[in-house]
Amino acid sequence: MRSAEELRYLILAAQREGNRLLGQALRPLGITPSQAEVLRILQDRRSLTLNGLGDLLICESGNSPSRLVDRLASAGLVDRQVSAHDRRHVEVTLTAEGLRLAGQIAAIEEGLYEFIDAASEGHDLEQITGFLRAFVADLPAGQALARRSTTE
Amino acid sequence: MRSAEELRYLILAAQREGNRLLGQALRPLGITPSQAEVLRILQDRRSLTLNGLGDLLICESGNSPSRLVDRLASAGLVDRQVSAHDRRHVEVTLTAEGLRLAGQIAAIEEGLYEFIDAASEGHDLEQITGFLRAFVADLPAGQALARRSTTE
DNA sequence: GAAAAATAGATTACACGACATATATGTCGT
DNA sequence: ACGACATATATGTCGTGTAATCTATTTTTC
Repeated sequence: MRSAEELRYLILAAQREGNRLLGQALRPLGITPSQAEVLRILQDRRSLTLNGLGDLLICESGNSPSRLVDRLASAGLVDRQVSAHDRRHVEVTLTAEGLRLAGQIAAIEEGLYEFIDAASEGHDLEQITGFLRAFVADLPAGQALARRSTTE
Repeated sequence: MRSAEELRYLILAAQREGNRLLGQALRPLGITPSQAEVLRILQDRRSLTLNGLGDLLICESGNSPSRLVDRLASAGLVDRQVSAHDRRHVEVTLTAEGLRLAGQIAAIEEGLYEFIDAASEGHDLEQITGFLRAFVADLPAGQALARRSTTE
């Protein structure tokens, strides 16, 4: 198997397993990895429009995360409010319960990051992130991540 | 953003964008990346049971790729045949049309691999695959990939 | 050789995720 | 003020992705 092919499948495997592990860890909170990503972003930026949120999400390609936010709203974790100035905009904010959960999520993510740190013993992480950053730099998800990194 | 967190999102971003690119390239063939993975595996191993196939798939966690194979069967790309000896087993094989498509898929994948090769200019791919291999080694998707690599 | 356990596969329920399309609202040129 | 266009969000459809449950068939155990 040529190395580009192996890399392709390794990235798929790593993403899938990582997501599965995170999903299991989040299960007691009753939320999914995608929902957790939204809550953690809102924890840092008090309020965002749906589009603004979509521009920061890696887990979903821009279109508009309205259904993702739908479920969070039904669960009472976020509030949606139509902007007074521009009624096309919907402002999304955390509820008190959402804020509480965001804190718990941060703790769970910390566990995942320690797992990653342990797995990267003896490897040059900078090589790896450097390659991946270059790979996605010109693509939507890469730009979303760049927006996340700069202000967060 | 700590580097483990960045890596996590980079892997998510790379997987998502890679899959999106491949999906667009495959669209003219009328199949999805997951379906392509099945066809390519069957191209190398003439016949497999559903479970045997699931053990080699990275794109789907072993449970059973029955839905995936359903669609391929409806599209006339694979045949399913209940084993005479053990009627629990369903043997899956490519049809002539499926074999033809598998060849076209290989050509499209080649394009993706050239893109990956280009992006990895100046980076140490061995560092990257080494890290990811260690990361998924003990997890189901990693073992599926190991099975793929050894015999393919 | 029959009941119990294990196994293979299918089915189902739920939540994404991608894409296309629809709808509502704003902006701009005239 | 009107129409063309752009923007923000919502919705419909399809195909995964995960886990739980169901059924059929073998294998094991007594």
